[in-house]
Amino acid sequence: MTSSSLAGRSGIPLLYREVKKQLIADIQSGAVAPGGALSNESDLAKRFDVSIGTVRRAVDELVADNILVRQQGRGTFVGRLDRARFMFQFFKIAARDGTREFPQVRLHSFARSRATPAEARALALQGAAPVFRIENILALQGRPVIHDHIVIAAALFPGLGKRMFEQRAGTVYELYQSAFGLTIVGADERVRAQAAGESSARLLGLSPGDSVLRIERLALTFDNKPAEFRVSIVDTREFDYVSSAQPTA
Amino acid sequence: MTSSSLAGRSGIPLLYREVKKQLIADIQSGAVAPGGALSNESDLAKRFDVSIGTVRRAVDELVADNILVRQQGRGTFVGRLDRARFMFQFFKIAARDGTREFPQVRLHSFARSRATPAEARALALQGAAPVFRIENILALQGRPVIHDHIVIAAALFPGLGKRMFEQRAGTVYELYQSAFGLTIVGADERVRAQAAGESSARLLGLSPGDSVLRIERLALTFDNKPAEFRVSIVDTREFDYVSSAQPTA
DNA sequence: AAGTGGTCTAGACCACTTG
DNA sequence: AAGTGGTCTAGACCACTTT
Repeated sequence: MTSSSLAGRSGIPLLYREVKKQLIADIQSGAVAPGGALSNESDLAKRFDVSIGTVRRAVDELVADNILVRQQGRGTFVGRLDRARFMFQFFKIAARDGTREFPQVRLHSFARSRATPAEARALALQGAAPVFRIENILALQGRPVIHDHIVIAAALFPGLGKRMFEQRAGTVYELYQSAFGLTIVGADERVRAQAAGESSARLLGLSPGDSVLRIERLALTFDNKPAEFRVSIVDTREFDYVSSAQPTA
Repeated sequence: MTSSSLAGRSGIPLLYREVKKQLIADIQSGAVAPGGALSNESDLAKRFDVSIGTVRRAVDELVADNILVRQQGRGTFVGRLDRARFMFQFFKIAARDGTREFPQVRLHSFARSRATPAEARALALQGAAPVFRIENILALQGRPVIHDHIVIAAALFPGLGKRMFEQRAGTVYELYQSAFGLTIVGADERVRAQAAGESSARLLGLSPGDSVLRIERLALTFDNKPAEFRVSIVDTREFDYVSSAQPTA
C-alpha cells in the first residue's frame, strides 16, 4: 500500500491528534476488530511518518479512554466491551458492603416504535424517528433490582431483532460493537430520586410510591455522538449508585 | 541548598513516580503554597537529576489529577480549591436544563462531638474520636435544595471554630487547604433514594416521606487518605446529580 | 528579548512474552 | 532469540506571556 503520511503541519493540526484520529478511524472502519491487535509501534510510526514517541502519545490517550489496551511484550489491542469492562466502566451499582456483581439480565419487552420528542432530542434524531425500545430486568443476588428501558435509533442497528438481542453472547454494548461496529466509549448520567411508578414497582417488588433511583444514561460513541438512551429504575434498599473520582496513584 | 538526587534505580522505583512524590511532598509541607508557582521545568530537572521529559511526565499526571495547573508561557501552579474548581470537580448538582450554579451556603449548625462507629470507620479513626459536625443548607435559584451534614476529625483541624468556618472567604475545601494544609484531591460517592426524614424535610420544604437523594461522600487527600465524610440530602424535584465520563477528546 | 510551557524527534536501554 | 511495549535521555524548535 502507498504510505499515507499525515497533514504537513500547515494549520497546526497536532501530529499526535491526527494519529489518534486515524487509529479511531481504523476501529470504526473495522480495519482492526474488537480484541484484535494494532500494528506494533514502530510500524505505526513508519505508516504515519512520525516518531515512535508521537505514536505512543496518541495510543496513551486512547488507553486512558479505555479504547485500547496495552500488554507489555504482546502488543496493543482494541478493547472489547466485555463483562469486565462493562462492570469497570459503566455499571455503577454496588451492594451496601461494596460488593460488585455482574447482573443477571432478563428481557422483558422488545418493540419497534417511534422516538418521543425527549428521546429524539437526547439521541439527536429528526422528528419521531424509528427506534427500538427494549426493557430489561436486572437481578442481583437473585432478586430483581433494576428496571432498564433502552431506546436506540433503528437506523444505527439495521437488522436488529428480538431474537438477536436476546441470544447475544455477552453484554449489550458488546453486541453493538461486534454486530454493528458501534463502540460505546463513554456516558453522561443524570440521577434523581422519585416515587416508583406502577410498572417498575411491580417488576421490582415494591409498593407504588416507594422511593427509587432514576438514572438517565446517554451512552456515547466516538466524537461524543449519542448512541443509546437508557433509563434505569433502581431499588436502592440494598444497593447504591457509586461514583469514584480518585487520582490515579 | 545541597542537591538531593533521587533513588539510584535500585529497587526499580520509577523516576517519574519519585518526582511526583517529591512534588506532592512540597505541596503538603507548604514549600509551595496553593496558587503559588513551582520552579520551572529545567530547574526541577536539575534538582531531581532527571531529564525534563521525566519531570514533564510527573507534572502531567498531577495536572490530570487537577492538583497542578499549567499555563503556557507563565509557569506551573498549585491548584487552589476555589469555586471554579469545586464546581468542576466536586459539585455534581445541576438544574434539569443542565444549568450549573454555585450554591448559596448557610450554616445551620456547628458542633464538636464524637464519631459514630460508621463515621469512625469511614474516616479511619480509632473509637469514638472527637469530630466536628457541621450542617449546611445549600440554596440554588434562591430555594433550599441540599441539606449537608459534614463530619471531620478534630485532630486534622486544630483550632477550627464556628466563626472561622462561617466567615471563610471561599469554599469549604479551600479553607481546609489554606488554613490546615489539607488538600482534597478526590472523592468516593455513594448515592441512593430514600424517604425524607423529618429534619431534612422541614429544611428543604418537603413532606416527610417524599423521595430525596442521599449522597454519601468520602473526600480524600493524598494517598487516598479519608479527610471528610459528608452526607447530602438533595431535593431532586428540579435538580439532578450528574456524572459524566467522556473521553478527553 | 528573555523565560515559560508544548510538541516532536531519535535513540539507548529495560521488562515482558512468545516461539 | 526475537519481538513487543515501558522508561528515560538530550536536544531542536514552536507558542505563549511578560518585561
